[in-house]
Amino acid sequence: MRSGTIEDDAIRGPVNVQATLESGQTFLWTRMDDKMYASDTPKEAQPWYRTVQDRSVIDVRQTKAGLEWRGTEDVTPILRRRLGIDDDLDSILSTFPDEPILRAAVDRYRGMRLVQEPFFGTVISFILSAQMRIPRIHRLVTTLRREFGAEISVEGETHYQFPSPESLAATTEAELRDLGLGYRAPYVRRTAQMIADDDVDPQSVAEQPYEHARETLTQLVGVGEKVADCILLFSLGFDEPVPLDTWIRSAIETHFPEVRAGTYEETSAAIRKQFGPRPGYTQTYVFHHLRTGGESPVPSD
DNA sequence: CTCCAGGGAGCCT
DNA sequence: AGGCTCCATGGA
Repeated sequence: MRSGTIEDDAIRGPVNVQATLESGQTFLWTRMDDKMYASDTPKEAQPWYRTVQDRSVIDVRQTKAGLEWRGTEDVTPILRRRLGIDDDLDSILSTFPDEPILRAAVDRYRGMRLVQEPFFGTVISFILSAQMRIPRIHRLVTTLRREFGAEISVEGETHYQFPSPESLAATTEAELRDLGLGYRAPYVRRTAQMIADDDVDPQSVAEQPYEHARETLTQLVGVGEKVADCILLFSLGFDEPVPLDTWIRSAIETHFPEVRAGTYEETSAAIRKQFGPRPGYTQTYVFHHLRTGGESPVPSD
């Protein structure tokens, strides 16, 4: 394993690794102290996080001086992309509208960045996310990696990649139901088959205008407008999407009542105007702040 | 026991 | 297009 650091002066603004990786944007990282989604950790004792991409194992943690990494190669370029290190965060945060809920969210989680995660793992993660709580989505994604992902051996330790489209397409619905996927089992199988068949190609989706891209993704089984927005935001480099889930809809009712509930498209367009020039970024701060109890006492996870 | 979770598909008007 | 109803499963 190689190792290295990314110093603060090589990062555009503040960074908060825990908030970035434990805010429900991605389910492809594992916290190595096994306390994923536990309460906020003190600055001094930041845990390691691990993921596997292609044949590489990637570890990262936050230090006082920036980021520290270990990997089977120089994983600096991968980290910069996946953790949004090159986003000019101070400049982005300064464009947030001056609203109390946004100030509170930024005060609490300044340094949280938008991730850019691998496409297929993101698609399957958010198909699973329908009507599920965040820790359970993470648990199921981890189960899929262990059951169907390619094994990678590094220094006597076994790691699991996220499964390929082909390997998930080759499962059976019963097999997936036994793992706890419930009614999402056929969605996962069928979408894996579609992507294996190249029915939807991430590169060309990324080149389409936002609304067109969202429409394209909803061809995938189990991908509606909300899940499509998540995929565009967390994997395909779009910054307009505001995935309208229960938390954001509730935030709209409470904090942006001028945005009247309409169709998904109408509400989406209206809230994007309220959220400033980087609506996806704004959304991520609001979501994480509210979900972690940043408002009236909220059911804890 | 009931209620709900980062919704979506299928079917009906 | 817009409005149902069902869909598994686990945790509070």
